[in-house]
Amino acid sequence: MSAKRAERREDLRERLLAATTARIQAGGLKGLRARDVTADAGCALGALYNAFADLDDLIIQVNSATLKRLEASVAQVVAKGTDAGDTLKALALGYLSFARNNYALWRAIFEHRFADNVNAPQWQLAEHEALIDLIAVPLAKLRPDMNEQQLRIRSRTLFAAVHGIVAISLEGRFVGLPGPELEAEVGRFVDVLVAGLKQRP
Amino acid sequence: MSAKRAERREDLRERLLAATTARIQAGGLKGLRARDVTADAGCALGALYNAFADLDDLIIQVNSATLKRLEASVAQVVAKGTDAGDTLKALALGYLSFARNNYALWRAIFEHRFADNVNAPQWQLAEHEALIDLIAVPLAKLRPDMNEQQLRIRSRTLFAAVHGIVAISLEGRFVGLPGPELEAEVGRFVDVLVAGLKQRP
DNA sequence: TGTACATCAGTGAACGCGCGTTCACTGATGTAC
DNA sequence: TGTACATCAGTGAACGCGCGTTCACTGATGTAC
Repeated sequence: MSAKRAERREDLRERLLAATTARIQAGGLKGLRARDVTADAGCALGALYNAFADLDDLIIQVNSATLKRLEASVAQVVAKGTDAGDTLKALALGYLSFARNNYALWRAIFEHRFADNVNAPQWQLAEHEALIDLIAVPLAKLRPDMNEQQLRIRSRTLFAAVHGIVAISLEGRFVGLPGPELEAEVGRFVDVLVAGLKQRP
Repeated sequence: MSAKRAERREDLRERLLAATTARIQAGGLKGLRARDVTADAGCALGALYNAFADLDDLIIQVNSATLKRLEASVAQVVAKGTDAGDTLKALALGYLSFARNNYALWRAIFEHRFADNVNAPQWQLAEHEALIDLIAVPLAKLRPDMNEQQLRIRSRTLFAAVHGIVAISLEGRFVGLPGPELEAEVGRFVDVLVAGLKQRP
């Protein structure tokens, strides 16, 4: 049997993923070097190319895992779901919280660019959709008049808006708001949105 | 007199800026190479380092010019200013329009990262503030109850929200909305915000 | 106006470095009989 | 169970390339007298 080989292979993949995750979290995507990752994982430089197609492949896998963790972290909020407006607010604050606690990893998701001609893989789009669907649930309660297509588009827009606020603040592009201020501001922002959404045109 | 020297120097700077602008617009920040820029500007590679500190300096100047053009383009909208809600919507659509028509240049503003330890220069923060102030004007009409500090923070938040929607759509990260759809969606989004803002808590 | 010297923009080949990827080699694991 | 051979993970030095930046040199512009 070749179980031992498969096991070792899987073990190395996991060590490489763990090392890459730690490196990105510590130093961001830009400073990530194949040499550091393999050194941390305790293998030779070339071993990376047995376990993964290339460094890019490895990064994509880490981003995928981050996206899954993000979704899991944020999904807890929806489960409780009482008032739709409260749920939307909790989702936004959950997103902010995850982004803060996993800053460089979260950033890597959006920072990573596929080479020209290469589009994002199918499964990644599916993972994005899953995240968007979390927003669609409370939004549907708030606006039973919207059809499925409308809900999907609006959910995407709401996500993008909150993402924008979180991203620009955490990146410190403008004079960033101090910690608790940002939470409060995101909360108020969602309140305004919810109040506006309730006023059906 | 050394007027001729100063003139030639300024001429070269402008040719380099123009070439860099064109290159970024055509191929994005990532593909920008000092060799291409100097070739386009019709000078030797080394001449770049007489006219500018380094390639980064050149990029920063181009970004600064783009930011100024953006502000000028969007400021026209405020001047007309009738209804505050309409003005906010027009600002958002103006922003979208500029981003679309100057996609790679607009993107370069947010893509460019300063080296660690180096913060964004003072004048760039000031330019950002000027843009934010454009939003504060109609927002103040809509919400006379807010003080100056609140207006500034809310304006920043509204900007970030719209920026997020525009950025994620134009970058095509999620399945992007087709052209006119995005305009409509941004318009609806601002309507919701304005409706919500009118419901003072 | 003319001559001698100084300055400095402009040149482009060469430097230097970072770093992803390859590749010939080794040694361990697996298979056949 | 043991032996011979095959496979393949793992190694790390070397390759290759991209590309920003430097630097010794030249020629034009400016200054002094």
